[in-house]
Amino acid sequence: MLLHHPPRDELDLPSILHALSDPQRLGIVRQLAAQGGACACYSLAIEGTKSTRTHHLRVLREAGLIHQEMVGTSKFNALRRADIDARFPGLLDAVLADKASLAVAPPAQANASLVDAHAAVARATLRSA
Amino acid sequence: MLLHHPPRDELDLPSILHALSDPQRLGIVRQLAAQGGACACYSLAIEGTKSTRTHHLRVLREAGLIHQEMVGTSKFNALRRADIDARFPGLLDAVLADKASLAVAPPAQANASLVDAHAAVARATLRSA
DNA sequence: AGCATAGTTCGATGTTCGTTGAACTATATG
DNA sequence: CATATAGTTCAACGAACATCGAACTATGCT
Repeated sequence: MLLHHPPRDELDLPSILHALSDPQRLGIVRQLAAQGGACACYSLAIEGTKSTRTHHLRVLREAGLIHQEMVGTSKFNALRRADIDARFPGLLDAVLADKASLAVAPPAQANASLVDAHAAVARATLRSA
Repeated sequence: MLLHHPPRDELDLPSILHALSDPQRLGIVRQLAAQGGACACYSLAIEGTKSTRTHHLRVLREAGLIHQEMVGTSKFNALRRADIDARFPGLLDAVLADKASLAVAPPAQANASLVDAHAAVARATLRSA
């Protein structure tokens, strides 16, 4: 089932700032920014249990900061860089430029990239042929 | 008594973002930015009682977003624009550029500026001479 | 001195938040 | 079919938050 993502023109500054005010979520956004492409949930370095991870990623999606889509049993997450930059020019640059907070982001695990996701999609397509 | 203001190098991004994630406090910061100089508490347009106003202004000061000082019975508040811009370049510009949130900021009351504050100080000096 | 004004503090209240473990769903694989 | 993996939901918990009214403090003025 499709996840709801707020459209670009409905992005709300207080919601975005609230989502980013939590150190965990700020760290997630930094990891996604550093990655450039999409990351699977399990490859993100997030403190706490899977419930906590699900919670934080949902807050980020509902604020409009990330795009999420399922591929098989995995969910891939990507920063909505273009949307955020268009709606609030300079905000992400300013937030991501801060290096003092980098110390609190744990080292990212080996990432499952969108390449793996596409491979999974290809396998599914081959099977239905 | 002097109020504690975090020094520039101790400004913390999550705390700043948390302070700004509340629509009331975001509105206060916009008013102070538009004003340019310092504003007395009573001249800020803030929803709720004086307790609420005191609460929000304290959160902004403790996050390091504003500078506060007493003059007589009034407290004057000013945005720490230079400190914030030095510590997180572009952040305030991006936050203040958002026009969609402007609709929720009530019209600012006639401001008591620092000119009035200086007049009060002058009167006090004259009296002690 | 008393009075007025600005602002603060405190405890209370209801709400929101981050976190968790148990139970669950969906997909992929053999 | 069973099993494994990824991810979700729910209720519970303790903490944090925004708001308020009553009571208070500090300063300025007469």
